[in-house]
Amino acid sequence: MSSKKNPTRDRILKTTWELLEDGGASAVRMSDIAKAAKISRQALYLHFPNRAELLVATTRYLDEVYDIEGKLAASRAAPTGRARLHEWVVVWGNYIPKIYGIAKALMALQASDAEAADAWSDRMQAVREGCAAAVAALAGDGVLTSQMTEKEATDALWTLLSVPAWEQLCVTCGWTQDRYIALMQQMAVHMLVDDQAP
Amino acid sequence: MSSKKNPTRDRILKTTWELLEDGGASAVRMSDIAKAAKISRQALYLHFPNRAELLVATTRYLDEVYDIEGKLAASRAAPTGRARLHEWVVVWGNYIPKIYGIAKALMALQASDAEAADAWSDRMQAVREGCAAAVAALAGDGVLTSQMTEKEATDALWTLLSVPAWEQLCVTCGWTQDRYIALMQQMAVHMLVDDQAP
DNA sequence: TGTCAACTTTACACGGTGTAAAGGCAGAAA
DNA sequence: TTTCTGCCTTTACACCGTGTAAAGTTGACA
Repeated sequence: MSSKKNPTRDRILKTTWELLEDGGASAVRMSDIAKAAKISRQALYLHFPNRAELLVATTRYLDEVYDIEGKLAASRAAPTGRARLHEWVVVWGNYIPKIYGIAKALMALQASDAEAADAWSDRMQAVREGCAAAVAALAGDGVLTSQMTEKEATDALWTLLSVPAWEQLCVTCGWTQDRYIALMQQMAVHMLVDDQAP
Repeated sequence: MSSKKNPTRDRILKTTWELLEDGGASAVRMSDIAKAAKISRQALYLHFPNRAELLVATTRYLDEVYDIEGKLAASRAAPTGRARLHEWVVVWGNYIPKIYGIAKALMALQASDAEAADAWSDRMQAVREGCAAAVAALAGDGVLTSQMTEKEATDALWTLLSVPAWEQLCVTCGWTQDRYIALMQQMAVHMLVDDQAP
């Protein structure tokens, strides 16, 4: 897919990802990326019209590299709604740390750049659909709490599984990734399912 | 307190707050604030060394105006842990929309300005203490879930009640403030308390 | 009258993004 | 071999927002 037919572009995407990977070094400038990719800053603009599109392209690149679609498809095979919810938390929850750096950069850009805001919102809409599917599966099993509508339940799960929430728990509060997944599964079920009887 | 002995400074704070109030107009520049406060841009720098400190000072100003301390103190009087949690959700949850604009601006600044990051983190630490108090009250009543430590429960509640979570639910998803409060109370209890029997 | 504080005006440095234009260079095509 | 083409470099610059610097204005107060 991406790895043939335009090696420079791919090198730029890979470099961008590497520079943003940890998410600690907040200030990744176009010149930093250019230098790391061993290219002139101007050549960057021959491949991407601006910083926002470069960042968005990088997220798409990561989706490909990690085959997020494939993993998602697998989670759809879960037999019960609850199992599907658990799987969804695993798949998306474990993907967050990989995209965290780019996500952070894009979210920072949101404030000033409407185009970046739209792009990020689009990507998050895909996550919302995953949440909606899990909620629908719970509703199908008849175990969804009666205290929220399906939409509200989807919104709530989506928010619980958001990148800022992950950031606060795993970066600010120091949760391990494993603990995050385990507790998210628990919290999601407690929030969305009325009686805990298995 | 703030309303005597330095009228210009107070006018600046009030203006800053007004400009940031809705949170929609993302780009509030120093020159915008100066113009709205009917002052030269340079005069701003006579009162505040930089944008970050102006924003932080504005949050403190709001704390005063809304007497957040007083309301917090009242919530401490709740008889049971669960009542205290409910009160805490009401007090803090209803304060979020008022500080949302400034919060958004400060959070955007966090990426580039370490000082702003520290300042915001300080303010959020105060919120965490409110969460810790509610969790401790639940633990004192013996109703805190056995599946998390007290620290983890505090972290989880803190994240549930974070500004980005409010933003996603009330701005992106269109929840009303009342519904937000009602569902947050429910979700918090379901997440933190084991058996739902009253 | 003089002093002081608050404020204005003008000007500028800096850093980061994005634009513009001219030229280098390798490989394919004629 | 020449020429064309695509990809890249170099240099230069405009724009924007933040923050600094310095000289001048104004009004109150003693």
